[in-house]
Amino acid sequence: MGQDRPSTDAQGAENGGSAKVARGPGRRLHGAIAHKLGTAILSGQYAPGDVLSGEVAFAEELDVSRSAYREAIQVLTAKGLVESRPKAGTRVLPRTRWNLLDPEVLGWAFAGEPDIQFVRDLFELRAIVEPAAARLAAQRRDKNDIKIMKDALAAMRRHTLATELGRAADRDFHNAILNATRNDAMLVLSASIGAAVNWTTQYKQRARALPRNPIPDHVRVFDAIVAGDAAAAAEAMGVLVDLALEDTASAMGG
Amino acid sequence: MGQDRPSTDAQGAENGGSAKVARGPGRRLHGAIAHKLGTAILSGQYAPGDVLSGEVAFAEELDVSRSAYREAIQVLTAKGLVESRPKAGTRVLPRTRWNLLDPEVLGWAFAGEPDIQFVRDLFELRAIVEPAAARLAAQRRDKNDIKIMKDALAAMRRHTLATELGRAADRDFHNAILNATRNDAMLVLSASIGAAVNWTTQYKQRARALPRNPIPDHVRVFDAIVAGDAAAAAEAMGVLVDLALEDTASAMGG
DNA sequence: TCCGTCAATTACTCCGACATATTACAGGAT
DNA sequence: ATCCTGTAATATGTCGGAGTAATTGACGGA
Repeated sequence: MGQDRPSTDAQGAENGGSAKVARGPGRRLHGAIAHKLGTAILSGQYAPGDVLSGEVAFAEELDVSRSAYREAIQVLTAKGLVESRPKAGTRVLPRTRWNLLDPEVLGWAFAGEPDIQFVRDLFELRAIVEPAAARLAAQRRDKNDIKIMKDALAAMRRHTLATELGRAADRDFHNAILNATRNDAMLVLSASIGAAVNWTTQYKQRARALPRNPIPDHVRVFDAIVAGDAAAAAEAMGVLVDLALEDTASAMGG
Repeated sequence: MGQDRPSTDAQGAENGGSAKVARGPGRRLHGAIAHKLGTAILSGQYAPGDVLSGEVAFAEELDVSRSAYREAIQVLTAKGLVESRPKAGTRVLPRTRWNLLDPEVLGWAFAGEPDIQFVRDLFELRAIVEPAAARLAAQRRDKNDIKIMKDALAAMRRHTLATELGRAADRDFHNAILNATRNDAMLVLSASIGAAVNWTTQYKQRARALPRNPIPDHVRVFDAIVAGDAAAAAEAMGVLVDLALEDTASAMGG
């Protein structure tokens, strides 16, 4: 799910001023255009109310066909970033209309320098939802859920969080909790936010070693869920989110 | 924001087998196609894993150009409903990939007969998020927030919830609370869910008169927020959500 | 049995033309 | 002078077709 990273695309700079879009492997042209425009909007390069250049002009500037450009605009429109009307052109919508919880939008938001306030907002929401999810999981988990969590926890012990397998195990663990809530809406929400926030974790890790062994805190959550102790599960998960917040905050210098 | 309602579009059934899409006023053709396919997917008419007909075939069947059809598919792709690959075709993604919190997707989910379990999931999430939002609002509101809430409350008293102005005032009240949280992520999330759930409220109202005067419960929330009493605000909002759940459940016969 | 090669199918991209809707301006009536 | 109305300009929306690129599945060889 995290297939679009910054990628430091140094544009081919020989073409006379035209900023061609770079389409990575497995990414269609219109997807690349959407990525480019999406990050531009999320980074504030285009402000709400701004009107984009006309289709023909902008498509030519990007050196793509009008069809591909239009399909990209449809994507942005679907995510509430822009709105197009005949004669009026395509304008950036106010931020309140943006689907900020859309996984791709979150990816664009974190593609460049993430907005500190927005990261805080996400953590605040996470601190509300995740403990509640753990509470529900403690009430509804079955043997299969527990087995998956147990395996993920074992994998986390084997590989550290510095490795890709370790992070995958971490994701599996949290996903297992969300699955145990039996609530699709919560699953989607938490998965989106978690994935986005974990991207910042990657930045964090290159800056400094992990400040603390995360296993014991995870075990506390696991034990509480196994015991069916809803209150303890919520409390333990709250600790986990708080720790993640502290790490991220210190890594971002905020 | 609630511009696409069920609309009971009994398709023109006289044309020889070709199911033309009906494009309402102010809705582009590709938007109408996306609506049609989106509701078809959300209603289970296309199951995850199903492969749609080829572009040429499906576009011809809908009697639209491939451009319009493709732009509609891009919208569905952007919302995580489908995925297209050369040679493999366009297939419906597993439900866990759907952006169920996207306002438009929620609209499609409630266009036909809403899934009882999904409504329950949404209310469960709402019961977690809304009280927390009220708690934050009580801590962070300023005079301007209070004024807006006060005005909305007054408007709710003048007009009943049976009128459009009354419902607008209700929305304003809740939006004011969300704004007071100073959390964009929570604002977007809660607004989406609230809007979607309120659609079911419309069904409810045609079936039976409002079972209870909602004003006093709203006043309790308002007073707590004005007083800055976070705990009381959360508790009062919890009551509000519970009441809405009861009403909706009884109206849906669940 | 496994792996590389090839061909067929499908989505992807491009192009040019026309249709439609919305804005903006000009003109006239009040 | 102001407001309304009709008209023309302009940008998006839709169309149809042609050609490209990529993935898959089958075929054949190691």
